[in-house]
Amino acid sequence: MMSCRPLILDAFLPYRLSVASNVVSTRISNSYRRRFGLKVAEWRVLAILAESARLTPQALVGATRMDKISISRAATALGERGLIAIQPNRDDRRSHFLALTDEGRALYAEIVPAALDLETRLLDSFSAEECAQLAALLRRIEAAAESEL
Amino acid sequence: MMSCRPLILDAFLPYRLSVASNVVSTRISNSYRRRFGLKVAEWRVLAILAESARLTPQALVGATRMDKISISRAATALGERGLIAIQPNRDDRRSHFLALTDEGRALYAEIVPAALDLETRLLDSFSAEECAQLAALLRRIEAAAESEL
DNA sequence: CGAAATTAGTTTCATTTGCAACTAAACGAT
DNA sequence: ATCGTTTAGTTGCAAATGAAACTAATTTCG
Repeated sequence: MMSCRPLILDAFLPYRLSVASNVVSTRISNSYRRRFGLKVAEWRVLAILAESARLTPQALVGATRMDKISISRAATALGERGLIAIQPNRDDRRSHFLALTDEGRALYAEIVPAALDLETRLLDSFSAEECAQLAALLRRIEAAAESEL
Repeated sequence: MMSCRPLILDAFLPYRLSVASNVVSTRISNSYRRRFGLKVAEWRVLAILAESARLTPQALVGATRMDKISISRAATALGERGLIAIQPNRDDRRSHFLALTDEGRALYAEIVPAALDLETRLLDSFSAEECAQLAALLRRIEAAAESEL
Protein backbone atom coordinates (compact mmCIF):
# COMPACT_ATOMS: atom_id res chain seq x y z
CA MET A 1 0.00 0.00 0.00
CA MET A 2 0.87 3.66 -0.28
CA SER A 3 3.24 3.02 -3.11
CA CYS A 4 0.55 3.78 -5.61
CA ARG A 5 1.35 7.04 -7.36
CA PRO A 6 2.70 9.85 -5.24
CA LEU A 7 0.46 12.84 -4.78
CA ILE A 8 2.05 16.21 -5.33
CA LEU A 9 -0.38 18.84 -4.15
CA ASP A 10 1.06 21.40 -6.49
CA ALA A 11 0.23 19.26 -9.51
CA PHE A 12 -3.13 18.09 -8.25
CA LEU A 13 -5.84 19.36 -10.54
CA PRO A 14 -8.52 20.26 -7.99
CA TYR A 15 -5.91 22.29 -6.15
CA ARG A 16 -4.72 24.10 -9.27
CA LEU A 17 -8.26 24.85 -10.25
CA SER A 18 -9.14 26.19 -6.85
CA VAL A 19 -6.05 28.37 -6.63
CA ALA A 20 -6.56 29.84 -10.09
CA SER A 21 -10.19 30.52 -9.43
CA ASN A 22 -9.50 32.13 -6.07
CA VAL A 23 -6.86 34.44 -7.43
CA VAL A 24 -9.09 35.54 -10.28
CA SER A 25 -12.22 35.93 -8.26
CA THR A 26 -10.54 37.84 -5.47
CA ARG A 27 -9.24 40.31 -8.00
CA ILE A 28 -12.60 40.64 -9.70
CA SER A 29 -14.60 40.90 -6.59
CA ASN A 30 -12.37 43.67 -5.27
CA SER A 31 -12.71 45.51 -8.51
CA TYR A 32 -16.51 45.22 -8.70
CA ARG A 33 -16.96 46.15 -5.11
CA ARG A 34 -14.62 49.09 -5.21
CA ARG A 35 -15.78 50.55 -8.48
CA PHE A 36 -19.47 49.75 -8.49
CA GLY A 37 -20.40 48.70 -4.98
CA LEU A 38 -21.50 45.27 -6.15
CA LYS A 39 -20.74 41.81 -4.86
CA VAL A 40 -20.08 39.10 -7.40
CA ALA A 41 -23.49 37.53 -6.79
CA GLU A 42 -25.17 40.85 -7.48
CA TRP A 43 -23.14 41.42 -10.59
CA ARG A 44 -24.17 38.02 -11.90
CA VAL A 45 -27.84 38.65 -11.34
CA LEU A 46 -27.49 42.02 -13.02
CA ALA A 47 -25.72 40.46 -15.99
CA ILE A 48 -28.28 37.71 -16.48
CA LEU A 49 -31.18 40.13 -16.19
CA ALA A 50 -29.55 42.34 -18.78
CA GLU A 51 -29.54 39.42 -21.18
CA SER A 52 -33.15 38.45 -20.61
CA ALA A 53 -35.96 40.95 -20.23
CA ARG A 54 -37.31 39.65 -16.93
CA LEU A 55 -36.97 36.47 -14.94
CA THR A 56 -38.27 34.81 -11.81
CA PRO A 57 -35.78 34.06 -9.03
CA GLN A 58 -36.27 30.44 -9.94
CA ALA A 59 -35.11 31.07 -13.49
CA LEU A 60 -32.12 32.96 -12.15
CA VAL A 61 -31.14 29.93 -10.13
CA GLY A 62 -31.06 27.93 -13.33
CA ALA A 63 -29.14 30.59 -15.23
CA THR A 64 -26.46 31.45 -12.67
CA ARG A 65 -25.81 28.19 -10.82
CA MET A 66 -26.24 30.09 -7.61
CA ASP A 67 -28.62 28.79 -4.98
CA LYS A 68 -31.94 30.40 -4.27
CA ILE A 69 -30.78 31.94 -1.02
CA SER A 70 -28.00 33.84 -2.76
CA ILE A 71 -30.38 34.94 -5.48
CA SER A 72 -32.84 36.17 -2.92
CA ARG A 73 -30.21 38.17 -1.10
CA ALA A 74 -28.67 39.58 -4.25
CA ALA A 75 -32.11 40.59 -5.51
CA THR A 76 -32.92 42.28 -2.22
CA ALA A 77 -29.70 44.27 -2.37
CA LEU A 78 -30.21 45.27 -6.00
CA GLY A 79 -33.81 46.19 -5.26
CA GLU A 80 -32.81 48.42 -2.38
CA ARG A 81 -30.45 50.25 -4.67
CA GLY A 82 -33.17 50.70 -7.24
CA LEU A 83 -31.29 48.69 -9.84
CA ILE A 84 -34.02 46.12 -10.32
CA ALA A 85 -37.79 46.24 -9.92
CA ILE A 86 -40.26 43.55 -8.92
CA GLN A 87 -43.24 42.79 -11.13
CA PRO A 88 -46.09 40.56 -10.01
CA ASN A 89 -46.48 37.18 -11.63
CA ARG A 90 -50.14 36.56 -12.27
CA ASP A 91 -49.65 32.96 -13.29
CA ASP A 92 -48.06 31.96 -10.01
CA ARG A 93 -48.47 34.31 -7.13
CA ARG A 94 -45.85 32.62 -5.01
CA SER A 95 -43.35 34.04 -7.40
CA HIS A 96 -42.60 37.31 -9.14
CA PHE A 97 -40.53 38.72 -11.95
CA LEU A 98 -37.33 40.66 -11.60
CA ALA A 99 -36.28 43.15 -14.22
CA LEU A 100 -33.65 45.84 -14.53
CA THR A 101 -34.72 49.42 -14.02
CA ASP A 102 -33.29 52.13 -16.25
CA GLU A 103 -30.81 52.78 -13.52
CA GLY A 104 -29.83 49.12 -13.44
CA ARG A 105 -29.43 49.12 -17.16
CA ALA A 106 -27.26 52.21 -16.96
CA LEU A 107 -25.00 50.69 -14.34
CA TYR A 108 -24.74 47.52 -16.35
CA ALA A 109 -23.71 49.49 -19.42
CA GLU A 110 -21.02 51.07 -17.31
CA ILE A 111 -19.70 47.78 -16.00
CA VAL A 112 -19.58 45.82 -19.24
CA PRO A 113 -16.55 47.58 -20.71
CA ALA A 114 -14.69 47.23 -17.42
CA ALA A 115 -15.52 43.54 -17.19
CA LEU A 116 -14.48 42.87 -20.76
CA ASP A 117 -11.34 44.83 -20.27
CA LEU A 118 -10.48 42.80 -17.23
CA GLU A 119 -11.05 39.58 -19.09
CA THR A 120 -8.91 40.83 -21.93
CA ARG A 121 -6.06 41.66 -19.60
CA LEU A 122 -6.32 38.28 -17.93
CA LEU A 123 -6.14 36.53 -21.26
CA ASP A 124 -3.55 38.88 -22.60
CA SER A 125 -1.00 36.23 -23.40
CA PHE A 126 -3.53 33.75 -24.76
CA SER A 127 -4.26 33.13 -28.39
CA ALA A 128 -7.89 32.91 -29.47
CA GLU A 129 -7.43 29.20 -29.80
CA GLU A 130 -6.09 28.84 -26.28
CA CYS A 131 -9.02 30.81 -24.91
CA ALA A 132 -11.45 28.52 -26.64
CA GLN A 133 -9.53 25.50 -25.41
CA LEU A 134 -9.57 26.69 -21.85
CA ALA A 135 -13.29 27.39 -21.93
CA ALA A 136 -13.99 23.99 -23.42
CA LEU A 137 -11.80 22.17 -20.89
CA LEU A 138 -13.47 23.99 -18.02
CA ARG A 139 -16.90 23.02 -19.27
CA ARG A 140 -15.87 19.41 -19.49
CA ILE A 141 -14.48 19.37 -15.97
CA GLU A 142 -17.65 20.97 -14.77
CA ALA A 143 -19.79 18.37 -16.49
CA ALA A 144 -17.64 15.54 -15.15
CA ALA A 145 -17.80 16.84 -11.60
CA GLU A 146 -21.54 17.17 -11.82
CA SER A 147 -22.32 13.84 -13.34
CA GLU A 148 -20.26 11.45 -11.24
CA LEU A 149 -21.77 10.33 -7.97
CA MET B 1 -21.44 53.65 -25.93
CA MET B 2 -22.60 50.22 -24.92
CA SER B 3 -22.21 48.89 -28.39
CA CYS B 4 -18.75 47.63 -27.66
CA ARG B 5 -18.72 43.85 -27.59
CA PRO B 6 -21.69 42.22 -25.90
CA LEU B 7 -21.01 40.39 -22.69
CA ILE B 8 -22.50 36.94 -22.39
CA LEU B 9 -22.08 35.82 -18.82
CA ASP B 10 -22.09 32.19 -19.81
CA ALA B 11 -19.05 32.71 -22.01
CA PHE B 12 -17.23 35.02 -19.65
CA LEU B 13 -14.02 33.40 -18.50
CA PRO B 14 -14.00 34.46 -14.84
CA TYR B 15 -17.52 33.11 -14.55
CA ARG B 16 -16.67 29.78 -16.19
CA LEU B 17 -13.63 29.41 -14.01
CA SER B 18 -15.56 30.14 -10.86
CA VAL B 19 -18.38 27.75 -11.73
CA ALA B 20 -16.02 24.93 -12.60
CA SER B 21 -14.00 25.44 -9.46
CA ASN B 22 -17.09 25.58 -7.27
CA VAL B 23 -18.56 22.41 -8.65
CA VAL B 24 -15.28 20.55 -8.22
CA SER B 25 -14.47 21.87 -4.81
CA THR B 26 -17.95 21.28 -3.44
CA ARG B 27 -17.71 17.68 -4.51
CA ILE B 28 -14.25 17.27 -3.05
CA SER B 29 -14.96 19.01 0.16
CA ASN B 30 -18.03 16.86 0.77
CA SER B 31 -16.01 13.78 0.10
CA TYR B 32 -13.12 14.71 2.41
CA ARG B 33 -15.39 15.79 5.17
CA ARG B 34 -17.62 12.76 5.00
CA ARG B 35 -14.93 10.16 4.67
CA PHE B 36 -12.10 11.59 6.72
CA GLY B 37 -13.54 14.40 8.79
CA LEU B 38 -11.25 16.95 7.18
CA LYS B 39 -11.92 20.34 5.68
CA VAL B 40 -10.10 21.24 2.50
CA ALA B 41 -7.74 23.58 4.34
CA GLU B 42 -6.79 20.79 6.73
CA TRP B 43 -6.29 18.35 3.90
CA ARG B 44 -3.95 20.79 2.20
CA VAL B 45 -1.84 21.28 5.27
CA LEU B 46 -1.70 17.53 5.76
CA ALA B 47 -0.64 17.01 2.15
CA ILE B 48 2.10 19.61 2.25
CA LEU B 49 3.47 18.32 5.52
CA ALA B 50 3.54 14.83 4.08
CA GLU B 51 5.77 16.10 1.30
CA SER B 52 8.21 17.94 3.58
CA ALA B 53 9.39 16.59 6.89
CA ARG B 54 8.44 19.61 8.97
CA LEU B 55 7.55 23.20 8.31
CA THR B 56 6.75 26.43 10.10
CA PRO B 57 3.28 27.93 9.60
CA GLN B 58 5.04 30.63 7.64
CA ALA B 59 6.45 28.09 5.20
CA LEU B 60 2.99 26.55 4.89
CA VAL B 61 1.61 29.91 3.84
CA GLY B 62 4.12 29.97 1.01
CA ALA B 63 3.44 26.39 0.00
CA THR B 64 -0.35 26.40 0.05
CA ARG B 65 -1.35 29.93 -0.96
CA MET B 66 -3.60 30.01 2.05
CA ASP B 67 -3.37 32.91 4.47
CA LYS B 68 -1.83 32.60 7.88
CA ILE B 69 -5.15 32.65 9.67
CA SER B 70 -6.41 29.62 7.79
CA ILE B 71 -3.14 27.84 8.39
CA SER B 72 -3.34 28.60 12.07
CA ARG B 73 -6.86 27.27 12.32
CA ALA B 74 -6.19 24.21 10.23
CA ALA B 75 -3.11 23.42 12.32
CA THR B 76 -5.08 23.80 15.53
CA ALA B 77 -7.72 21.38 14.27
CA LEU B 78 -5.15 18.85 13.09
CA GLY B 79 -3.26 19.17 16.37
CA GLU B 80 -6.38 18.51 18.40
CA ARG B 81 -6.97 15.33 16.44
CA GLY B 82 -3.39 14.23 17.04
CA LEU B 83 -2.56 14.27 13.35
CA ILE B 84 0.27 16.75 13.64
CA ALA B 85 2.66 17.64 16.45
CA ILE B 86 4.34 20.90 17.34
CA GLN B 87 8.10 21.08 17.74
CA PRO B 88 9.87 24.09 19.18
CA ASN B 89 11.95 26.25 16.88
CA ARG B 90 15.13 27.17 18.68
CA ASP B 91 16.23 29.59 16.01
CA ASP B 92 13.13 31.74 16.27
CA ARG B 93 10.97 31.31 19.28
CA ARG B 94 8.08 33.25 17.87
CA SER B 95 7.60 30.34 15.55
CA HIS B 96 7.49 26.55 15.70
CA PHE B 97 7.61 23.52 13.46
CA LEU B 98 4.66 21.41 12.47
CA ALA B 99 5.14 17.78 11.53
CA LEU B 100 2.88 14.82 10.91
CA THR B 101 2.52 12.27 13.66
CA ASP B 102 2.40 8.58 12.79
CA GLU B 103 -1.33 8.88 12.98
CA GLY B 104 -1.29 11.81 10.58
CA ARG B 105 0.90 9.89 8.22
CA ALA B 106 -1.45 6.93 8.40
CA LEU B 107 -4.48 9.05 7.62
CA TYR B 108 -2.63 10.69 4.76
CA ALA B 109 -1.75 7.29 3.32
CA GLU B 110 -5.41 6.43 3.47
CA ILE B 111 -6.52 9.60 1.70
CA VAL B 112 -4.02 9.65 -1.15
CA PRO B 113 -5.58 6.80 -3.14
CA ALA B 114 -9.02 8.32 -2.71
CA ALA B 115 -7.80 11.71 -3.85
CA LEU B 116 -6.00 10.33 -6.87
CA ASP B 117 -8.99 8.24 -7.73
CA LEU B 118 -11.19 11.28 -7.60
CA GLU B 119 -8.85 13.21 -9.85
CA THR B 120 -8.76 10.31 -12.26
CA ARG B 121 -12.53 10.15 -12.45
CA LEU B 122 -12.73 13.87 -12.97
CA LEU B 123 -10.28 13.71 -15.84
CA ASP B 124 -11.71 10.50 -17.17
CA SER B 125 -12.45 11.82 -20.62
CA PHE B 126 -9.21 13.80 -20.94
CA SER B 127 -6.14 12.69 -22.80
CA ALA B 128 -2.78 13.10 -21.09
CA GLU B 129 -2.11 16.01 -23.38
CA GLU B 130 -5.34 17.74 -22.49
CA CYS B 131 -4.59 17.34 -18.80
CA ALA B 132 -1.23 18.95 -19.26
CA GLN B 133 -2.77 21.72 -21.32
CA LEU B 134 -5.38 22.47 -18.71
CA ALA B 135 -2.81 22.60 -15.94
CA ALA B 136 -0.60 24.89 -17.98
CA LEU B 137 -3.45 27.22 -18.90
CA LEU B 138 -4.56 27.44 -15.28
CA ARG B 139 -1.09 28.36 -14.17
CA ARG B 140 -0.91 31.10 -16.74
CA ILE B 141 -4.25 32.56 -15.72
CA GLU B 142 -3.11 32.47 -12.14
CA ALA B 143 0.10 34.27 -12.97
CA ALA B 144 -1.72 36.87 -15.03
CA ALA B 145 -4.26 37.54 -12.30
CA GLU B 146 -1.50 37.94 -9.77
CA SER B 147 0.74 40.19 -11.74
CA GLU B 148 -1.61 42.78 -13.11
CA LEU B 149 -2.54 45.68 -10.90
C1' DC C 1 -64.17 19.43 -3.52
C1' DG C 2 -60.57 19.37 0.21
C1' DA C 3 -56.65 17.36 2.76
C1' DA C 4 -51.79 16.12 1.89
C1' DA C 5 -47.82 16.87 -0.54
C1' DT C 6 -44.91 20.07 -3.39
C1' DT C 7 -42.85 24.25 -4.83
C1' DA C 8 -41.34 29.44 -4.60
C1' DG C 9 -39.22 32.43 -1.93
C1' DT C 10 -37.67 34.46 2.59
C1' DT C 11 -36.02 34.43 7.22
C1' DT C 12 -33.64 32.70 11.11
C1' DC C 13 -29.83 30.77 13.20
C1' DA C 14 -25.39 28.44 13.42
C1' DT C 15 -21.07 28.11 11.26
C1' DT C 16 -17.33 29.92 8.54
C1' DT C 17 -14.49 33.50 6.97
C1' DG C 18 -11.59 37.57 6.99
C1' DC C 19 -9.88 41.77 8.93
C1' DA C 20 -7.87 44.17 12.48
C1' DA C 21 -6.07 44.20 16.96
C1' DC C 22 -3.11 41.77 19.94
C1' DT C 23 1.11 39.17 22.12
C1' DA C 24 5.58 37.87 21.87
C1' DA C 25 10.00 37.47 19.87
C1' DA C 26 13.63 39.34 16.72
C1' DC C 27 15.96 42.95 14.38
C1' DG C 28 18.33 47.36 13.79
C1' DA C 29 20.20 51.68 14.74
C1' DT C 30 22.15 54.45 17.84
C1' DA D 1 21.95 47.84 26.29
C1' DT D 2 17.45 50.33 24.90
C1' DC D 3 13.95 52.02 22.25
C1' DG D 4 11.35 51.81 17.84
C1' DT D 5 10.19 48.73 14.08
C1' DT D 6 9.21 44.61 11.90
C1' DT D 7 7.74 39.73 11.80
C1' DA D 8 5.35 35.19 13.55
C1' DG D 9 1.37 33.56 15.04
C1' DT D 10 -3.20 33.82 17.55
C1' DT D 11 -7.57 35.69 18.86
C1' DG D 12 -11.81 38.45 18.88
C1' DC D 13 -15.30 40.50 16.42
C1' DA D 14 -18.12 41.55 12.41
C1' DA D 15 -19.67 40.23 7.93
C1' DA D 16 -20.77 36.40 4.70
C1' DT D 17 -22.53 31.82 3.91
C1' DG D 18 -25.40 27.74 4.19
C1' DA D 19 -28.81 24.57 6.22
C1' DA D 20 -33.13 24.11 7.93
C1' DA D 21 -37.47 26.08 9.38
C1' DC D 22 -41.10 28.90 7.87
C1' DT D 23 -44.97 31.23 4.93
C1' DA D 24 -47.73 31.21 1.24
C1' DA D 25 -49.48 29.58 -3.09
C1' DT D 26 -50.07 25.49 -6.08
C1' DT D 27 -50.70 20.91 -7.43
C1' DT D 28 -52.18 16.12 -6.73
C1' DC D 29 -55.26 12.71 -5.94
C1' DG D 30 -58.70 10.27 -2.98
